[in-house]
Amino acid sequence: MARHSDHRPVETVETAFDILDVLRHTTSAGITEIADELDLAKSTVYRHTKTLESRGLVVRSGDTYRISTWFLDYGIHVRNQHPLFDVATPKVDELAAETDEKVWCVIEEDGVGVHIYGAEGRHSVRTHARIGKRTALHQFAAGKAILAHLPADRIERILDEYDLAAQTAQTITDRDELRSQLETIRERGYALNYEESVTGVHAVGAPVKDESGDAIGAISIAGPANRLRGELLTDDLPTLLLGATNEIEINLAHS
Amino acid sequence: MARHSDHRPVETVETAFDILDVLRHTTSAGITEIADELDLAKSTVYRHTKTLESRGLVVRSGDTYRISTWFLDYGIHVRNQHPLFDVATPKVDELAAETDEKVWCVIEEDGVGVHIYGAEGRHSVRTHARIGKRTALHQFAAGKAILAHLPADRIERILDEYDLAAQTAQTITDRDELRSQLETIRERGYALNYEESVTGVHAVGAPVKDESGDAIGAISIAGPANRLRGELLTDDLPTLLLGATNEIEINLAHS
DNA sequence: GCGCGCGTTCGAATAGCGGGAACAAACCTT
DNA sequence: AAGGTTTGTTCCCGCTATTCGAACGCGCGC
Repeated sequence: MARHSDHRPVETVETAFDILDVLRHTTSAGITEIADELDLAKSTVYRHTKTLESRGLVVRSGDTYRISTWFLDYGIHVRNQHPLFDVATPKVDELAAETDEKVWCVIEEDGVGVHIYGAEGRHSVRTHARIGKRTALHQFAAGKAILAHLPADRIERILDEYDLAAQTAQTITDRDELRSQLETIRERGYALNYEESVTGVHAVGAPVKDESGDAIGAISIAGPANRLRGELLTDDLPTLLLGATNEIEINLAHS
Repeated sequence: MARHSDHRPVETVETAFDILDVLRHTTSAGITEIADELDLAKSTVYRHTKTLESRGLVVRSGDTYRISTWFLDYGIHVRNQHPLFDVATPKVDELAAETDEKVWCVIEEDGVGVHIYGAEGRHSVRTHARIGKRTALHQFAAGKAILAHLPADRIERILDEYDLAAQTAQTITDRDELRSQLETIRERGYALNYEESVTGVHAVGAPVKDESGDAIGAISIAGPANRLRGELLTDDLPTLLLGATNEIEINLAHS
């Protein structure tokens, strides 16, 4: 069975989102610029853009358009109503305060990891991660923790789809190596990331599982490689983290 | 001239967003449920939903669909690239730490105020406000601060459009009263909110203006009415706030 | 002051959208 | 256990709404 059925999509909707995607990547663009980019008639782009503008979805400033803050409203709404959000948020804050490092809450969606909440510790590293960031699961600690606790058939499908693209020189790109790591992660309950996602950054990640035992998300603690090492990385932080995710799972079951 | 031209919108795009709106309001819905809500044929909704799903914009769980976290990605992106965001964020954090109250950064878009960043103080009140929340400008301190510093013709158009709907018993619903308040706000440079937005909550708001003198956003400090009163509310907090917005304006001009 | 490039308008042709009916499967109810 | 109800899904036809290209008007810069 194909991942998404081969039905004819509604092409008009696709062009509308193609336009939105262009605006997202260019920050701000005019009608002609969009039309050229998408190989569409100017009049088509014009009518679409005006439709989106009348809904408030894009905003005009001068002769260029940009995406509106309605998407912020939609997006925050999506995040807030995710079952993990309410229960994970306070624990993420706690972990950040206790460890002084950057702590993230990540959920799984369509086989990718999505950062939905992050808390700063006093010595947080600054990475390219931000709320809403989507990352392939094999590329970071939280993602590997999730991946390890998904049904076997889903794991294989995800590996097929993303083909283990490298993010840094340390990213795991070998299927067998990944499979054996996932086995280890399942046994000890948490994942480690040695500069596999950002050079110079190490991390620990632990899954948050639902009642059926499948991961729905994960929490991770990340920091500079020269601080997060030795027993801190392999013992102290995992213990702290697993305590937190365990509590989260309990709260999740009773909410 | 009409606010948005009377051109025929692309109806297919409208139905796509109608579907997304239904999903946003219901948290999660099935094909038939959406079709009933919108008075559309099931086959139409089916095809649209599948199109959105194939783009990853909606996610299927069981036989219901919900909006995906792509909107979070879009939305956070929109927020982060707003000129005010980078310069205001640290100041908002500072104000929250100094005052121990809730501090918001609000921007103006299409005549409404949009909350793009909030910082908690140690004694923050909890209101219904959240990132992405859209509020009519006349209903709160930050909004009135913005409204007072917009071009006169825009002010009138906004008043026409929103008709001064009440949010609490204290919300200003009289045009003349609002106009005279706006005049006062322009003179002293900041706006006050006495339970006009949330019962039991007072607030101060000050505009952030661009080089032309028009407001592009505002910063507000909000807290319980019995704590935010007297000279604290009318002198100390405004002074603090105006110092911050002044700095923000300077940084904004040089970024 | 001329022309290039932009947003905007218009009309026409056809492709693609919307609808309804029919199918399959899952779920309750009895 | 069986039938009835409701759900997602599929198909095809007719018509409308989308698309395109060409033409217009405008402003900016060369």
